[in-house]
Amino acid sequence: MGKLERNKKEKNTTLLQTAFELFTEKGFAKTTISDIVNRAGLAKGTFYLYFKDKYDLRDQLIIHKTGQLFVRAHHAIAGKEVNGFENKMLFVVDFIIEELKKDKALLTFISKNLSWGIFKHAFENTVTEESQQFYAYYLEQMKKDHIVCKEPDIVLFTIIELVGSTCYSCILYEEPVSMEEYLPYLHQVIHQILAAFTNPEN
Amino acid sequence: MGKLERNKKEKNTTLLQTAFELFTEKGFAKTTISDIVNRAGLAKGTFYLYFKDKYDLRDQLIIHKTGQLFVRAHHAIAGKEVNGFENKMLFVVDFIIEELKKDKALLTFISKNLSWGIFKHAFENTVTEESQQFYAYYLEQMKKDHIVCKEPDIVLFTIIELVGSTCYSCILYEEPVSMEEYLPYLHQVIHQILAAFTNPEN
Amino acid sequence: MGKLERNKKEKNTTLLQTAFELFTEKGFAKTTISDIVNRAGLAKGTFYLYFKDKYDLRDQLIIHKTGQLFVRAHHAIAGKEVNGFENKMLFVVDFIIEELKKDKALLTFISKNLSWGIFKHAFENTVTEESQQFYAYYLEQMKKDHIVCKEPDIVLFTIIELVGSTCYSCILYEEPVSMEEYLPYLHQVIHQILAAFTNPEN
Amino acid sequence: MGKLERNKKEKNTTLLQTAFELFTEKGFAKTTISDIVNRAGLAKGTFYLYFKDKYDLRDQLIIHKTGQLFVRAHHAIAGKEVNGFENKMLFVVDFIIEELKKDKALLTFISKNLSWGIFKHAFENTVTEESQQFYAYYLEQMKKDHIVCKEPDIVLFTIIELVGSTCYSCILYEEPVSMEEYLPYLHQVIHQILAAFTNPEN
DNA sequence: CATGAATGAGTATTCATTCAT
DNA sequence: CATGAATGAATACTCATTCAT
Repeated sequence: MGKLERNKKEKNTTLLQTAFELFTEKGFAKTTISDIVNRAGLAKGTFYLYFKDKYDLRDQLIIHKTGQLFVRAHHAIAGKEVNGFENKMLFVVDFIIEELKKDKALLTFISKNLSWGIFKHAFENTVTEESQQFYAYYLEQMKKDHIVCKEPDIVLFTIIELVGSTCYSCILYEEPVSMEEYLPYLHQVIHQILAAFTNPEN
Repeated sequence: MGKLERNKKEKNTTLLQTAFELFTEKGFAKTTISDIVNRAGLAKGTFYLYFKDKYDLRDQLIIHKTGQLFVRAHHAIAGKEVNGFENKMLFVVDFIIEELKKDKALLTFISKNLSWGIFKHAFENTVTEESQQFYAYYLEQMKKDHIVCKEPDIVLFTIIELVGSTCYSCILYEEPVSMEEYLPYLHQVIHQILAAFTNPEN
Repeated sequence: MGKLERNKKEKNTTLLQTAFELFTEKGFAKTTISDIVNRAGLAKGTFYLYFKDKYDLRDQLIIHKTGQLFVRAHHAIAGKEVNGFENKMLFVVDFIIEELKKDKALLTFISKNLSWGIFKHAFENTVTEESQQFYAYYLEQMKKDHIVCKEPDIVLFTIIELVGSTCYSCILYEEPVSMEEYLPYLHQVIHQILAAFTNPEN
Repeated sequence: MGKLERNKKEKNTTLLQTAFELFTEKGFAKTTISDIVNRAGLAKGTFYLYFKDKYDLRDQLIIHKTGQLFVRAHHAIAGKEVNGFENKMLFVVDFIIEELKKDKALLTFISKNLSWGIFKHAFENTVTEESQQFYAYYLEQMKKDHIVCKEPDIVLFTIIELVGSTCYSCILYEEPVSMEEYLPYLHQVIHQILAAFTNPEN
């Protein structure tokens, strides 16, 4: 990668990062391209060399940020000894919840987009290649623990949607209860889902 | 209610209705106040007598539309003979899913707002009084079937969040599968949730 | 004056008073008719029964407030023993300066309108009849002290304009100096003016 | 100064000039930003690149126009042989009065803002640097004629305020008399002021 | 007389986008 | 590639005024 190439990559990253800061500070609608380039120390025209428009930027950002979350979860579990498939799922869920509790701005931004969408876009976009690694890991761990599951996608989808939506409500609004209080119920529901749709072989 | 009073109520309803049409036709962001008042046949200033701004209108509309959905579900089940609490829950869920399948514009609009928030705001706003009737009905039916449930709120919350988010993905994007295909799994998960958190007395 | 008549007079006064409060609080341009009638506890339409528009109200108010200031000055001197015409003039000037120092909101409002205009409008409007009393008093005192002055109007005009404009700058902005510091100079100038344009008879 | 720089300066001047025309034609309140940019042949957005809002423009304009008036007076006297400090002051006063008589629109616009304020803001703003030249000239001429004056600021302030306010009334409304008629009195008062507060050395 | 809901022309202001430098 | 001045359509919102009740 030449100096020019590196320079461009850097500007792109700066714009994404700056935009994320502003989106979480003032919200997407109230953030203007001017705000972004001003803080990034770039010219307005430069923005359009990297993104089609504000929506393009946002979409890239959601995918990027959600992907990173899965990557971190994946890294975290890679360094731990966790026994059994269900415990691995619960570990990942807990990890993500912790991350979102620590970073409410992130939760607000990815909002209800922490959903199956991240995998859905996998084919269109190389950015989510990291998310794919998580998906591969999920399938692999099932196999490793001799779990038989006819529809692994549906199980993962159900869990992700459930975690995503309840995080939003419990962490940001503590409604109907705080996430601390809700967590045991969430674990129990995940347990039930896995029990219903997967069978340990033999 | 005097003539004037009735007139005001009517204008409010007209604005809500017209705005809903436009939001579902062109989307919230692309709908202007001018669009709304033009189609409603009212003056611009009149809009501001009823709503603070476009966002205020949208929020009222989401609550209104979601409330109506629960009201319709409530009415529907009132006219049917459905045995047992779980079956009643499934009936309501199916009813709502059917409504959203028939009216994708509605689904797009209430988007991921079909959530616990509608009940949460109950105390602040009389609009959702209808939703409260549904909530009361839910508790009453539990009692009637001698269901013991320590945390009925959490159970309802979990189910609503799950249904809300999966509807969005399955109905609008058929991801990871269509709603027809997903429905049996959804039923099964609901069954598991009820099994785990409620006990038929004796 | 019948009850109805009294009622009307009262509403008029309320509107003037309320408007004055708001003009001094938020400024003329930022005060709306709505603001005025809301605080006055009257209906919007009622405003138009008493005033042509906001400008009409303002003009009446300036005349009213400036007139009152002269009336108070007049009353103040009526109760005191002050010897000689020049001393009387200085007493009135000092009185007005003191009043404006105590009530900067009033000074800001009548702004640079503390000027000959108040007498000029005398013929058009009965409201300033009080100001006329002051003018009559001024002429009378001259005669009483056997002062000969070919152009009493011009002398009074010069003094009023000078006092009005310097008050504005010295009291509100302390520019170039505070009113305390400026006062001796002002007295001296007034003395010079009287010395130049009036002659004690014999 | 590059082409771009020159271009910007030119646009700024065009906007100021056009705005002044409109303000004097239709008044400040009735002149809209649209009016200004339309006549200036610029886009609306361009206005906001140069001025915060209409009030900002007006304030800059008042300072600009008042400053120019002093500059012209300064230039005029520079070309003349006028003997003695008092005669110089009277020349300047007469010059300004003549200018305002010829350009009543200008008088209406700067209204009662022909005051000490123009010097007060001098330190904050480079626009009035020209006014400063006049002020320096005033002090210099005093020195040259060996005039001793403890408070030259107060003397100048008094004269400016007096001239400003009386011009407004006499020129625009001919109240209480026309400026022609008032002028001898004004000269006399200025003479008295100088006599009272300055002493020719020796 | 009093009301206040309705009006809608009018206005300031924003901001994504372009393009000459 | 990068810039940032210029654009101007688009839009939210205000508020003096009217008039049916």
